Amino acid sequence: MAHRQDQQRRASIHDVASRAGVSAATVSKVMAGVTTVKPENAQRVFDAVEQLGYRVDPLASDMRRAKRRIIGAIMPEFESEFFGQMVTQLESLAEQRGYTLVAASSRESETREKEILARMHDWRVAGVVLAPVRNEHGPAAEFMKANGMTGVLIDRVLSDDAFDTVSADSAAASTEVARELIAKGHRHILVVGLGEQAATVRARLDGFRSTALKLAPDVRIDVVLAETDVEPLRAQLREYFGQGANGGERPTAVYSLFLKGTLVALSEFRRRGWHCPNDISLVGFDDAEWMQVTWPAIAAVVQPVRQIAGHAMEALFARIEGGEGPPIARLEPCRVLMRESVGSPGNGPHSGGGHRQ
Amino acid sequence: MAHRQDQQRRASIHDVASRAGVSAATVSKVMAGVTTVKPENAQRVFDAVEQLGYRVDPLASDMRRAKRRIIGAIMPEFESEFFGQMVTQLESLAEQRGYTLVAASSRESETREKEILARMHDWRVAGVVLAPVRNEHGPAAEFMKANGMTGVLIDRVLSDDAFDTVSADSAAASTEVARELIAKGHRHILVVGLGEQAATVRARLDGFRSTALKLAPDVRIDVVLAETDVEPLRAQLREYFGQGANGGERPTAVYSLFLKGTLVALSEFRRRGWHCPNDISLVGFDDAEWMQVTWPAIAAVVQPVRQIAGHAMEALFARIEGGEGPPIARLEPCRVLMRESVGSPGNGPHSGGGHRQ
DNA sequence: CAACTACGAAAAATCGATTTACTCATTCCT
DNA sequence: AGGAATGAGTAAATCGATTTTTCGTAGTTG
Repeated sequence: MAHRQDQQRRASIHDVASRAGVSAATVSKVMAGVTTVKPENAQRVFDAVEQLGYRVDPLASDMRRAKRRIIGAIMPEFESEFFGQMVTQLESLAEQRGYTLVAASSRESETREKEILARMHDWRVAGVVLAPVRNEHGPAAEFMKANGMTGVLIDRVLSDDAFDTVSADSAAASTEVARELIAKGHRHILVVGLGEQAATVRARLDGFRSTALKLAPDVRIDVVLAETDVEPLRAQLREYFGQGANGGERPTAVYSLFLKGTLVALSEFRRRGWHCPNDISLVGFDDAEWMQVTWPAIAAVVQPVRQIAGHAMEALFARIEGGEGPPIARLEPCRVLMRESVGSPGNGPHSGGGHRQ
Repeated sequence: MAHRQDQQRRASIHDVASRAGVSAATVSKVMAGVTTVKPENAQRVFDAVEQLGYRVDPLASDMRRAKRRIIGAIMPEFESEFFGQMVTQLESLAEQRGYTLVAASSRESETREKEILARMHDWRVAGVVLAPVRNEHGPAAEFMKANGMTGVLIDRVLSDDAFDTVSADSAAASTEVARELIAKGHRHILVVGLGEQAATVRARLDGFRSTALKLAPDVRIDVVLAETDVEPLRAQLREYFGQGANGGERPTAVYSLFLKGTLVALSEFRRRGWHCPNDISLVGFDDAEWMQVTWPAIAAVVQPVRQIAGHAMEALFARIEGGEGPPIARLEPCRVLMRESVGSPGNGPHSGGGHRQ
């Protein structure tokens, strides 16, 4: 229990040492669990620790080692469920191993990403979990390589020649989505994506397209890719549907490759008074809590956050502890939740416009 | 620019000193911007810094000061937009002042909250931004008080006798919600809340109730409060609506005092085939991105995250820099977004059951 | 011209641990 | 019994900065 003097200065290892009548070195050994200490002395140390409420100062403790017991985590943002859960998991795992997690948001900027990384390098972190804004070949990964930092890349990555990578197996998930949509009878499908994520988006798109074409060679797949930001996508989508509506040609299903795309698609449906699944079906990559309570519930690909976090940390600590060998690229399987937003085409009134009330 | 040797050991202040032909103390002064250094020597230091790619080690730099340039942030969770935005803001503000933000999630546990705080105390953080799980009188705040830590409490707090507090003015917002619902003609309203948040929930409830009663003395206000967890709320809500449906007595509007409650209410509406706003109106405290894209858009109270974060940091740094005086309790005004989920009672088919397709 | 003040910089102490090197005792072995 | 090996502990060096103290030189003053 902590007594007195708490307000003043905290007890240092020397205070404990003098109180226990031993040297600071002995106290350090006892705290580290070294066995070559006489039981009697160890007990005296424990007593002194108890009486003074002593706790090791992690900062001072880390001073002498080259790698400090700090793990850095860099995420593109904190606002989404996905990265929120990711940070929660990573923090928990780091803590389990006696490390402190320092999380930072690159706010979707590659410049900031690198600045943060430089700052983490200043802190001499033992390792970094980096979810790059764009992909594995960004400036941050470059910086890590150049400075001999150890790290793991997650999420918007496929594989790298310098770092282990862990990400959702979005190609396989997209394959499954394609299978489901084709089975339900869809033959005209729009895929919506963000070009920024390059490789991963391509993997999702390829997985989807190849499977769809294999199962139904007559399928028509349109693609709307925004370059870097979400707002342009909204405009592109508006234009796309505008054209389609004129010619009477309209997809019967939309597969969005990322969460914001699902939101944009939904809001565009709303604007036009289309309802899921009667007027159009919708599946999104990435799940969110609200998707199952709205009407209709939105079908989604659920990413295995825990697995990604778990294997990322595993890989990271293996490297921190000196693990050698070529980088490993892991893909974690996703779950596809087909909810009510997906139906068969031509089943509903397909009103094509006007709100229902 | 960083040359060679990066892979090896990073340059220390002594490396810079010897390269510049001065003492380490001089280098330290130059880095700190002290003016009592001969311009010529300062230049030599700058050159050496440049050549060696030297950057100050924040850990070593913090060693000698009692308060380190670290700010701790403790949030109940990271998964929601609200706390995600909060952490993003806090991080950005801390960084602006040259501090590092270490964020941790208490995962809605008061025990964990205190453990995290103890660990932050070990790190001798300069200050803490604490969003308590329950309210201002939790074990964490107690710990801070007992150990003379400086901190600010946010979100689920009203005012405290030891710390500054910053939170959304949820009572005023609730007043506005009441005004709107009464104006639309609602005379039977259900309020849904979580008892855990005690004081703040009571403030919201009181603000709502008193205004509603003042404007329409004949209004009937039912309250469903879950004790600690969300799942019981679902059951309670189910039971509540079950009874009401039998007697034909059913509220025409629901005001949820927290985000998950809004989700639970929505999913319960779904289960019963009720649609907003025809069958029932819904307003929730706390906004989310999806609420404006679903059909119908859900009305919500928008919390001023930036203001809360900004004033919390302002207050915190004022205390860190030695500011005295009694604790200040700040309330930041919210915005109420009345969206389509709110209508007038009796305007729609009020079908009372059965899905629409 | 001796004494005094200023200034700039170096030397040394400090922060709070860990780790290395070294000192005594014992104990073990031939 | 002499010498090596082991055990238990301590003093001192170390990590990389900051801060205090000390010191030398230059400039000012009486």
